[in-house]
Amino acid sequence: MNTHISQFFQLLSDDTRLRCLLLMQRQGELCVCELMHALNIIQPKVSRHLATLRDAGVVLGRRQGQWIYYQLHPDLPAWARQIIDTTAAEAITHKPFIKDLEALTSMPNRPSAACCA
Amino acid sequence: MNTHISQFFQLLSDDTRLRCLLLMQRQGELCVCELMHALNIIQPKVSRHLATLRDAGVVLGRRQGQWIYYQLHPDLPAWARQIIDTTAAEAITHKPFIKDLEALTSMPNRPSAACCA
DNA sequence: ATGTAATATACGGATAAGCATATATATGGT
DNA sequence: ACCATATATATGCTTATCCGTATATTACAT
Repeated sequence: MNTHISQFFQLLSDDTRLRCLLLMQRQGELCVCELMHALNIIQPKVSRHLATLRDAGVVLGRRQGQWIYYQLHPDLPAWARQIIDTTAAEAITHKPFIKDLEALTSMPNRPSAACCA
Repeated sequence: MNTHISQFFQLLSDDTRLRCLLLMQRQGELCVCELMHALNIIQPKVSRHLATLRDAGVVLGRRQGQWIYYQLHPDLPAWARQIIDTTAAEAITHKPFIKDLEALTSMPNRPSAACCA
């Protein structure tokens, strides 16, 4: 019963996963170490949640040397994408999320997917 | 951290709660027995989930004689309402949700909030 | 080959969620 | 007052979720 849909919400119901998704929505591809820095959490925690999102098809990972870049899955159905977009628009008005964004952009030595892709 | 937002998704992540919310989105006020019938689940299960939604402010209950009618909370923030609307638009294309709607509309002796309000 | 950095997974434990059954409360009718 | 109907809550249990620590994997450099 709507299993598909409620499972999608289940993925968004964890704060760590949600913050990752919202950062990707804003920033495109991000690697694990960028997410660690932005959210200030330990590596296995980020990896575990990214694996959950990847296995569910919400996120797509791409290896680039020693880094793995994650992004919102390009084939995400429109309704799911729309929900993430709506959420991101709301989140951007919240201090905690702004802090995540700032922590990310102020990260020193960012692997910077954009320039080495 | 985005606690507020991820908690909202947590509420939508349960299939029973989601189906209730989507029916209310389509139908406006519904009482517990209508939801029981539409979803074909036992009474304490519906009540418990409605209490969860009520305590979170997502749903509003109104007593009318022996019945209690629930609806999406009118003061739901726009982003939350939008997410429910987006989800409802998607769900309406899914058989299981259509079955819920049909079970509801074909319920005999519906308390019919509309006429006794 | 060895070491190091980035990422992934395994494991054991703690907490939270959901369930069904049983019981309580409130309303309306007799 | 009593009973029936509608709804709510309590209880005990089971399962799922999340966590941190420890370990494995993969790629790159020396």
